Amino acid sequence: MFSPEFYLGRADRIARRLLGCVLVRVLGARIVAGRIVETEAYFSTNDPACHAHRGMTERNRVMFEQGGVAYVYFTYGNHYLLNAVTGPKGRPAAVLIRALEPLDELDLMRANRPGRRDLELTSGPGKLTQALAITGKLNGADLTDSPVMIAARNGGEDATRFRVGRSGRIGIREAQDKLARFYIAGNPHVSVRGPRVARAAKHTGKPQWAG
DNA sequence: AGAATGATCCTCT
DNA sequence: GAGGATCATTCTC
Repeated sequence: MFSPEFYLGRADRIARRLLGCVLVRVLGARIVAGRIVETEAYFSTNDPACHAHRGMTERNRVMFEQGGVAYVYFTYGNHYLLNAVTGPKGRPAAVLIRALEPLDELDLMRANRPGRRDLELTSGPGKLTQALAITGKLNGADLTDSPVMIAARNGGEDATRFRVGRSGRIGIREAQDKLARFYIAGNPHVSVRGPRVARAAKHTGKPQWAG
């Protein structure tokens, strides 16, 4: 696991560094794992897309904790979304984990998402929480020592090089100029959706897809 | 107290 | 490509 200091830096830097790392979910005797292939950074109170941009509420309370804990919240009446809180205590920022590449205990993921093809198990922020049984009970959990953790990439087969793609955030209207979404270019498990991103790319005239 | 909204997913066409 | 599901949180009256 990472030391807590890993989470104290800027959210966008950490979002990028989390690519290729391994999300670990401990379910009894089973260790469910997936490689992080897509993330999104949410900055502090000056980021209008950040839940905490208007100050602390009951819902976003854990975002104000010191980096290294999980911020899990419920949305759209159906889905839990998992974030890694970043930065020092009192400065609310986080990284949304948007997609995984399944690594371990695939059968458990399939059981949690019956009828889905393997490519659909964890290719989205709401899908991966369902596959890994992540709910609001894990809100505030310690990402360095708890049933949800994030591990560094191995020195072994996970150390393969990859290109990092970057774009505006998905499902967000505000602050598209921040280009706060990062993903492993070409990885089939990245959640793909186009319109908003395509519009943003056209608008700025700059290339926003790195593969 | 009531209404609007949303860091999404799924099922159609 | 479009719309419904579904409900906690937040904002407004």
